[in-house]
Amino acid sequence: MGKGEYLGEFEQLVMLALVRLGKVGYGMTVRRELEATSGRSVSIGAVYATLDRLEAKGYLSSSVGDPEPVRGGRGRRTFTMEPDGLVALARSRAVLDKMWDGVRLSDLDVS
Amino acid sequence: MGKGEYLGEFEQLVMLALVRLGKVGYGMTVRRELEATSGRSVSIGAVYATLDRLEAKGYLSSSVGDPEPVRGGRGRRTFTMEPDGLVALARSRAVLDKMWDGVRLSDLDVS
DNA sequence: GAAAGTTTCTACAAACTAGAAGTAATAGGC
DNA sequence: GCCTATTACTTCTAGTTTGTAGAAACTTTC
Repeated sequence: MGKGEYLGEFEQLVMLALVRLGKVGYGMTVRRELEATSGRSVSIGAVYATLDRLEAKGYLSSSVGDPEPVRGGRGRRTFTMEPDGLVALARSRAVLDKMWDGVRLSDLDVS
Repeated sequence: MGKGEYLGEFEQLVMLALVRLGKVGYGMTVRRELEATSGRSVSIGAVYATLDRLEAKGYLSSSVGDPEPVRGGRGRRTFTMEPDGLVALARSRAVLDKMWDGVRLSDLDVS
């Protein structure tokens, strides 16, 4: 029973970005979505490494599309969530929710 | 800007367990709380390694108490959340909430 | 050939995990 | 009263997985 059973912190964020993006999920948009929504800066290498790992686990799949008729229009590798990935994501959320249940931020005295 | 700026997945759970436990937070109770609430099995080494790391970051502090007059009553090392830890925890939650915002589980088709 | 948008590669640091070993107390048999 | 078993807890060791960054390569238009 090694690691790999639970989604890491960044893995969760990457998957959520993908869910939010819907059809247009590929490396660069995942990065932008992540930076925009979470407010943290993200290196492109981190995104692809995580995407690759999640794909290897069967949590998502990718396919390379045709080039776009624009400058730099290299074929994009778009990613799609797989059922297992959705389940893993939902489970991560559920565990966190359970742990937060009954804990109030006011108890935490955060200023 | 290295890693260590954001709480890992397990770090979040350990801190939450500590918050939930209040006064009686030490290695073994953190483990039990984690197993009971999150439903996942947790090795004791994982707990202490994480607790140590969080203490090193200043997110929590520990002190060894007097032995209890019970069998195995070794002095316990109890942990307390530090303000920085509470802030980090709240921030992790906020980011995740933002990313989940607008995403419905029904969209995810989780059976 | 310069520029833009994208992916791949390389390499290292941090986080996670497991379990054995060590420590310190009481309990119970003799 | 002492030995050894048992219980509760912490420390240590060592390996795997995740997370991070940025340079390099690719592919297309300008």
